[in-house]
Amino acid sequence: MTNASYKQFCPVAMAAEVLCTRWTVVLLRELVAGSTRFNELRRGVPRMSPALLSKRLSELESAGVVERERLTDPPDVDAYRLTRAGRDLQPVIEAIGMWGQKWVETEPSLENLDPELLMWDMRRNLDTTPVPDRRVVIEFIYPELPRSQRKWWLIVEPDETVDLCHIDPGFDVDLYATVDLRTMTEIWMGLRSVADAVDRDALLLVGSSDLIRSMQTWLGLSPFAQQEKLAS
Amino acid sequence: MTNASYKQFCPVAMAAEVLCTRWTVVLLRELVAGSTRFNELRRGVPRMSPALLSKRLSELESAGVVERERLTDPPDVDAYRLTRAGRDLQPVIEAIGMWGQKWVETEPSLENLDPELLMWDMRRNLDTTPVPDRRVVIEFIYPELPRSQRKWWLIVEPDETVDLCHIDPGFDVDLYATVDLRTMTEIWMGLRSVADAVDRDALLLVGSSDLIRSMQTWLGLSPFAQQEKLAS
DNA sequence: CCGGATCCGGTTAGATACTG
DNA sequence: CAGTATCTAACCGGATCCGG
Repeated sequence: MTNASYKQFCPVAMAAEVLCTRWTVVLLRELVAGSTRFNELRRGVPRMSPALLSKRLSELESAGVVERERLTDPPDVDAYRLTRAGRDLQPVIEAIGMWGQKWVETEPSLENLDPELLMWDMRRNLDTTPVPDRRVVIEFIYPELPRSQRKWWLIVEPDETVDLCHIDPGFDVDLYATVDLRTMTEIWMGLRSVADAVDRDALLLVGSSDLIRSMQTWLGLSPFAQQEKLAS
Repeated sequence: MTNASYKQFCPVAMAAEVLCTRWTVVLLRELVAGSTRFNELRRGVPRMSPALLSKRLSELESAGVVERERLTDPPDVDAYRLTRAGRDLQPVIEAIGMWGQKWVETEPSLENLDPELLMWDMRRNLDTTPVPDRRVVIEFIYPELPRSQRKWWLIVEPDETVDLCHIDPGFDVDLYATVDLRTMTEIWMGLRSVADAVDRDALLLVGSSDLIRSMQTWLGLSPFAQQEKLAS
């Protein structure tokens, strides 16, 4: 046991010993979302140091929440998966996220935007059902960002896998979306709609009119976007 | 903002900044349960230092979860109450507790028992409806404990308020319960039944046969006691 | 007694660099 | 790619003290 215990027999305290250390629930959100590899997890939790990530994964393994599996395909590499106890944390993480969306003031966290994190989340939640039955390429352009973070491509393959690139894959582009990072993040979080952003010239869409019309649908949004916000 | 931010726009991370610092959810459990005064909170979270309790209450006030009210009855004294956002945390705390009861191994926390905490929780959750319509006094005796913690009295008044004393109030006692602290804690947590403990001579009940028969009912148990345990 | 504030030593976390 | 190692800053626990 690395954490000092609360030394209480209350189940809330017992669970809090496992869950309520720094970065742990953010990491669990990433595991619940399906990331399994060390660097895949790092991508979802980019400001967590690798040392602490490694430590937290070991602690969660000791607590029976995560199990480590040695892979054969890339050899000498581990995958981290939730155990049954870990999957049972999904309602807990969701309840925490719903409360955060409803009650935590968003302004401070909108000052710490991250295009890679946003695109990575969008890739994961993209709703591919309304997308045509062929390869579809959407290019996002954030004009205010430095060149290395300015352009991102989401590529939906016919088998409905979605890839994210930040170097030009060379395919024909079906839709260009030019937008500032804050606006796109607000749309992703459900704080404003695609239509509103287009009306106010914060989002410029050029390309397939089908994709433009259905963007609010195929852009899957954050799992918490439907929760109304009540914070000041 | 005293806490370092996760600098993520994800609602889970935003909520975790408020909730997932040491002692915070245990303190919130106490506030959800209805404690309002500083030393009343200390009683429910006895191993938390007063300095940290004060700091956490201030942080929760800044986060809009708790509001401080200056009382007039005992003057120059504050009461801490949950705001609407704070009351909205009840499902979150409950989900955490349910997960803890289901999945966290209890053995370690059963090595850190606390009779005052147990009796204080029992006092709060006592179900007074099946108790007769007159003053009822139940004396708990923990023979293995030092004299200062050995005897406790639960006093149910006709108006259904419940008092806890650890000095003899001098009333006639309707039921004596002689038990070791671990057994009584296990019963409170739903890990074993009153009947089982009596059968195995871990709990000795002397007094009103009505009270003995209905003990499993009026002993309100932990709010999490009905959750089955699956941890190893 | 109530409601904290202060000080100090140990632990945890963040930043950065480095290795197989 | 998948982590360690190292150093420093921040946080936490425990004890003590203080004004009303």
